Amino acid sequence: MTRIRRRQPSVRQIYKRLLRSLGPQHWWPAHSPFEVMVGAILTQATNWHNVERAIARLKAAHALSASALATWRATTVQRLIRSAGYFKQKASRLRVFSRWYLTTYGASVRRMFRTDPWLLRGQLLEIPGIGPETADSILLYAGNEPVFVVDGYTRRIFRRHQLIVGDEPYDAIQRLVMDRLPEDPKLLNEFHALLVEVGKRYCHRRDPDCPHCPLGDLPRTREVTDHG
DNA sequence: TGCCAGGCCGGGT
DNA sequence: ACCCGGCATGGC
Repeated sequence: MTRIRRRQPSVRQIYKRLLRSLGPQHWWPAHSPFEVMVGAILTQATNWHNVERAIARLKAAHALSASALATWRATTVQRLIRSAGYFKQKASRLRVFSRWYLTTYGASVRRMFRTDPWLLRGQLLEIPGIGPETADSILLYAGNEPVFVVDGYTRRIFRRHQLIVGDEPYDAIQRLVMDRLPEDPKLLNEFHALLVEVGKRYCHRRDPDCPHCPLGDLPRTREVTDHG
């Protein structure tokens, strides 16, 4: 007796399903490209709510600029972003990034994104404290470049629906998605935002059954273990 | 209460 | 090429 097994859902299918059930997410929630870049660093392994408070404090202190973040005393910036966690590391990362942004592009978004996206990605990855997800978030959400952002939720959801095993390298998952979707920044923007939203709402670590998840009726694994 | 959040780095195998 | 501990606050 052969067990009938449905194939895993397609990337497009997941995207369409999420968009229909959750609607547009209007990302990135920031008022300027530089704010997006700062937020991308601050939100590393951190709840967005805590990041919002840090950004509000930076704004109130007139510290949300490359020149301020590049030159102000470390302890001052640390105090302002404390709510975002890892505040010593992140203050240092904001400083290094801001200095790079000033010296390389004169703190000009226009100049920065005149650079070829994949070349710019390489430059960003050379900056300590900026890894692939942060770099891609900056490219997509600050520069409107057509790149897909892979994160922990993407891994978890794709693994539960058997598009990946779970331990594939970042670039492989990114390519998997980008090979199957149009090179459209609006779409890639929406897709990542939707994955984060559905991940936050339904697809928790300790809850492999993912109750009420809009992807619930799509084929998925029943394993309990989770790579994160 | 413990677990988790929109990662990344450095040291060890 | 992995694997792992460290980094830290705040919400549920």
